[in-house]
Amino acid sequence: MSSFTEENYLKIIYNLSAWQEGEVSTNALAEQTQTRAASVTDMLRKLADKNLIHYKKYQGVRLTPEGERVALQVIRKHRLWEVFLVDKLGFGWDEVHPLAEELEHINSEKLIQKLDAFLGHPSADPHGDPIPDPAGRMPHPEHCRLTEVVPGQAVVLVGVTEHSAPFLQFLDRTGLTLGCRLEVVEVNAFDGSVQVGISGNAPQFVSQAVARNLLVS
Amino acid sequence: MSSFTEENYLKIIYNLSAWQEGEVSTNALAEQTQTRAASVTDMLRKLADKNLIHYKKYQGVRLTPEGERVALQVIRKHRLWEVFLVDKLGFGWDEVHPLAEELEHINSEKLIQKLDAFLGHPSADPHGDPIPDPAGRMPHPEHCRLTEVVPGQAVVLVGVTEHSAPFLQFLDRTGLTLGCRLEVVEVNAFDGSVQVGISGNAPQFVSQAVARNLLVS
DNA sequence: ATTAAAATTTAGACCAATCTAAAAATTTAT
DNA sequence: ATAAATTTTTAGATTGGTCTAAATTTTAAT
Ligand SMILES: [Mn+2]
Ligand SMILES: [Mn+2]
Ligand SMILES: [Mn+2]
Ligand SMILES: [Mn+2]
Repeated sequence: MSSFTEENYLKIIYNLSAWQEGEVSTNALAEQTQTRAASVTDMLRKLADKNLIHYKKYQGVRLTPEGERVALQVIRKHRLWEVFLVDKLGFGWDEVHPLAEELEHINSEKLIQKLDAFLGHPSADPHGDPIPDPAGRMPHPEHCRLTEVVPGQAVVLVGVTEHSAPFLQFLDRTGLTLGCRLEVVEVNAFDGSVQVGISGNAPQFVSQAVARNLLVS
Repeated sequence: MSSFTEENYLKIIYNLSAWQEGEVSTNALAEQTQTRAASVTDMLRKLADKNLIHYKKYQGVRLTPEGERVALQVIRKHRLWEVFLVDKLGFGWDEVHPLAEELEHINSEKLIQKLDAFLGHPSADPHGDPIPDPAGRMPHPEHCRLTEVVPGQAVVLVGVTEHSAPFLQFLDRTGLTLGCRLEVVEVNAFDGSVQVGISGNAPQFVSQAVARNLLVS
């Protein structure tokens, strides 16, 4: 059995590994866990003792197959609870992450199986992130960033790579909800901003910083 | 803010107070919390420092108004989650208590308000226990034990005072589900057992030990 | 190749929640 | 009223997760 804290470390290691090649650093974990590097080192020794991570001093860390299994279960629970909060309870997609951070640590195979069925076996959470299947297999849907779309192309918004409440609230105000149709009119070579028609409306400018965090397909 | 552990102590003190007059003893708390008396004493000092309980050494303990407020919030959450698990996810009433023990510690006013609305503002949990309102007022519905019903009287099963899984599963097998009609045919003076018609079926015998834990109105 | 800077680990401490063993207070029995 | 039994509290230790400050290792710069 893994504690609340251990599960958080494993999940964070998984997520950091997904966005960079090679091992995860102690400092990166300290930042994500909101603790100090010394505390991270202590926890890494414990996780290594439990064979949940591969760890060599000063060399960074990566998950073992068992560690990855645990991480994927936690992520599965997190994302299913987010779907519940948005689809069933009517929360906004900008509000649910902190609640899911708590709910994800409730450990009951049966609970999550029944929740999954109640939600209709969703394949993605409210931010478009894929939900691992019960066996812990993570789907890898086809998509690219809005910055990579060529002018004239029409696409659908399927996900975001930034989850902060201010960013998501900005998208709400701009009409950029998941599933909306986007038609790229022009990519500004000067600042990388994108002129885009949202759901058939008159084109608007979206900064490169925003466009970079929009996943489309 | 109260920790997970503190909330459990307050809830248990509330429940023990409801079933006996006067203060709650250290040993009773040790039994309910599955810890040792020494651990209870430590925690009582902490709760007293936070003004959540009245505590005089060797004299037992009772909740302050603030302690009772916290306890009732936890109980409200516990019972709402039990309704969710049974009504929405399809759990049996014998399975939900341990899960609710975990879910009750998720602290979000908004979550519980939305959950309450989603469930249609239920007034009782799957065991017939009343759900405190958002302000923490606990309803006290009219009811009595089946052992107090006189022969010939027809009543409705509205609650149980024993929550163990074996007991609840026995009720399921016997057809004693919440809301069913009960007609008391005879109370056996010898062993206190009750002969009762369940939902219009041929009368059956129910032991006094069982009848004592059935609430009717 | 040295040196400076940055990252990481160790040493030693703290806090919450628990334990066992022993001491003190209260209750019950004689 | 005294002694015995029970309950409760104290003393001292442990575990998980965290911290600061200092030492060590790795990486980057000269
Ligand atoms: Mn999230
Ligand atoms: Mn998400
Ligand atoms: Mn319960
Ligand atoms: Mn209940």
